[in-house]
Amino acid sequence: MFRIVSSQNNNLEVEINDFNPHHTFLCGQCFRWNADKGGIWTGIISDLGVRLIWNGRTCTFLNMSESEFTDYCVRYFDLETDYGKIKAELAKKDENLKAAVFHGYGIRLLRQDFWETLISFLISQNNNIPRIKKIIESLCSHFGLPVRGGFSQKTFPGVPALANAPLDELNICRGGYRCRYISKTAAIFGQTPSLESNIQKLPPAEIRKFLLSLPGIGEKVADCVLLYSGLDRSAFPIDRWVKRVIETLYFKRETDVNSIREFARDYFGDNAGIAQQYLFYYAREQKIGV
DNA sequence: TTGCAGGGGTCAA
DNA sequence: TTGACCCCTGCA
Repeated sequence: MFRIVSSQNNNLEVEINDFNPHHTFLCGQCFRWNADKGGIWTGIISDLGVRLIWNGRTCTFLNMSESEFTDYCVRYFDLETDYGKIKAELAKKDENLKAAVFHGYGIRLLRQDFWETLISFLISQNNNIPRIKKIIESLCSHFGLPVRGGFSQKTFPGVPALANAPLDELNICRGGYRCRYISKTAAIFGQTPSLESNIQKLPPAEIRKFLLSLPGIGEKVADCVLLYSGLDRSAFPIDRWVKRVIETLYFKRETDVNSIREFARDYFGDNAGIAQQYLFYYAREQKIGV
């Protein structure tokens, strides 16, 4: 899945199979990675600022030690999962998936921090990606902590930082009515500090039930949290794009969300969420069903 | 310049 | 099942 090639001048070169940062960072699963004109990607993993360059086969992590790579990147980039095998299984199912997998061949599903994913996708509702990114960066710059590695960006603010912030201050990030949801959700987690870690130990169905009990979290966001934090790869978030692509490619007619969810679980199986990601990226790029 | 529609949804009636 | 919700952006 990966192999460390060299470590020179503090730069770590790693061979990574089935990867392409463009696909992985722009398929809609994360909001804090950006590329500069020279093709260097910058992002924040927990409290570490990360810069990387991809050359088509190997990924060079700038100013990173081998232990930092082990501690921060292996899990985050899901490097111990064989995406080649998953893609081959999905591609066998039908021509649609084959095309979708071919198109987004370098997508790896990240295993992002549970709290960050929860708040990020709470913000994503009824919103567009550029604005979601702005709100999140604003939230981080106001309530986050400095990151390691000499970066201007801040960490994603933890539970206490958001729980202690008055709603007036949260509104600085221009999240609109979503700020009320953030405030209430942070208050719930703030009351029980063990909640954040304990909830993640439950079976996915229980986690989902809990997420749905939080203010501002519906089925779609709950499934995003489960999928993108790596807690359940069979979670199948259905937004307007996924609904459209499934209707266009499989049902050939308008279909309700519950039927689509049922179909996804039966047809795509344990890796339904990963299939969803290839299809979502494919649908958006090819404007399928628009 | 102004107005309007719509955006990786959710909630309440 | 339907409209309101914050705010921003793109487009007439």
